[in-house]
Amino acid sequence: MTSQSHPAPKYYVLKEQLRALAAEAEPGALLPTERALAAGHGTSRTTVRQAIAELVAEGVLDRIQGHGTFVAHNRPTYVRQLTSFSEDAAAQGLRSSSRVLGISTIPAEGEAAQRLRMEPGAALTRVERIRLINDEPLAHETALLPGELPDLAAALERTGSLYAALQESYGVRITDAEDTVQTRLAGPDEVRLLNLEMGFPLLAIQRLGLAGEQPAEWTSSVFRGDRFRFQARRHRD
Amino acid sequence: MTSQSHPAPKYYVLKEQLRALAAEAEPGALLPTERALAAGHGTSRTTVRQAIAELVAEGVLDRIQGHGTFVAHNRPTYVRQLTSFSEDAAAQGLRSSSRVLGISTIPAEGEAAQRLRMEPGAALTRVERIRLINDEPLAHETALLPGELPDLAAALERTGSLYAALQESYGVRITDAEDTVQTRLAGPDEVRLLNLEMGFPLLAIQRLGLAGEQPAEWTSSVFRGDRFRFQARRHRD
DNA sequence: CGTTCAGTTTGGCCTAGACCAATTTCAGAG
DNA sequence: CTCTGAAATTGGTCTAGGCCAAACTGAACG
Repeated sequence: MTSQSHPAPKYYVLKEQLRALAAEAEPGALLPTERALAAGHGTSRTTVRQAIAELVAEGVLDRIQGHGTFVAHNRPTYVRQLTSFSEDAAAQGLRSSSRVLGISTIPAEGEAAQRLRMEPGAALTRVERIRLINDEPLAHETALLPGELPDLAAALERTGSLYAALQESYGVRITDAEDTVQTRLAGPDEVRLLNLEMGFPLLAIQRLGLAGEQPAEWTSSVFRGDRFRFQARRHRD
Repeated sequence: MTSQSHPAPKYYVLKEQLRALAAEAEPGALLPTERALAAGHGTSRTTVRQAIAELVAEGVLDRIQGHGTFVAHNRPTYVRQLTSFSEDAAAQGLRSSSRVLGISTIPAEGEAAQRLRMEPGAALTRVERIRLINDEPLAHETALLPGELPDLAAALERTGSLYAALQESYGVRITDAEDTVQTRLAGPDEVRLLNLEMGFPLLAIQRLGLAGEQPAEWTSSVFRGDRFRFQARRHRD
């Protein structure tokens, strides 16, 4: 039923063959080397690599330079349900953690100032973190919070959750959140921070968190496109 | 601040140069041919094509075989806010339309039967459509609805909206919807239906529509990753 | 003036292979 | 036996170029 005038590209045929092969093998199983696959399928290494690259992007395969290409382990898919990262993870029985890259106080400006309804130049706390599931990096997140938040690092350390720290230490309770989701491709920064390949498909999320009517959080996140789903529910009037 | 031991790949440098070039030129402007770019930048056509491919995936460039590569026109970004396609489009001032690929009655089975809480084998109406914004294909959508819906084609034609047709002609009013969003890469089907390139990043959305407590709609959609954003709001307890 | 059709141009797909970087392997030294 | 360092292995990046298909161009023709 998929007959067309154009035959599917050679790399795509190979890709689906490799996908089937990966489905039968157990996670962690090594595939033949790229050179062996090319020779075995009467094709070039370039074509083999294109097929593998897409399967890596879909989370089917993994590859390590100097080691080989293997069937990806069955990683848990993190589902965002519009609460906080650590709450969502806990609800799904996943072990979440964070690596804090930096906490600083900066002047508000641009879109952040506008979203948080702050005067440009007013003090803003910036928290940059890597979010991990089962100790593997899943997302890069930069949160901007109005005002100075002394000892936020300690509060974060103690509670392990930004939302919990905000509430317990500063009396800020996020009651509503609005998320915007779109696609993006990994550049050098994401490659380095999340241990990905160039051009890997990502989901970029921007969140405006509200404490009642008051904007209280403007966060930009980037998640790996595999291993992540976003879920939302809405009532129609 | 992006200094690393590894220099950025050559294709990536070229990609950002082309992005800057495209930002200055007006939409529709032709870029040099791939062969000319390769010669001009002292690189190979393969490298040029990799740079261009990612910019196409980001919606910055367009290319047509036999014609050339040019700066993409400023297309509107459709924002899904969890109501219906036509309602969302209208709210954003966009002209939406649909091309019906097929309407059929099939037996319920698998995940659809489970989601809609139907007996396997019970009658299901299947509506497959291409969704267009300003007459350009944006999404491919397959909706599954419980029961037989005689003359749905006519009702769809008349109202232009599945939700409106359901309500007006069959008394089914979708009051709640739950969407799940994840990434996907374009395969041959999406390439053909949405006029894309192989491997183009997509957003796949599955929606369960409820009429009160009753599951009334199970829809799988695939949107172009550029030109599309998903927006959701949630209240935390 | 419009049509047709062959040639040209341009992107689409693929090959064969070079060189580099990370990892693994393994022989040799201690 | 452990450690070290060279060699082999494997993926990462890039080159140069061939052939195909779609689109465009322009001359010849009616």
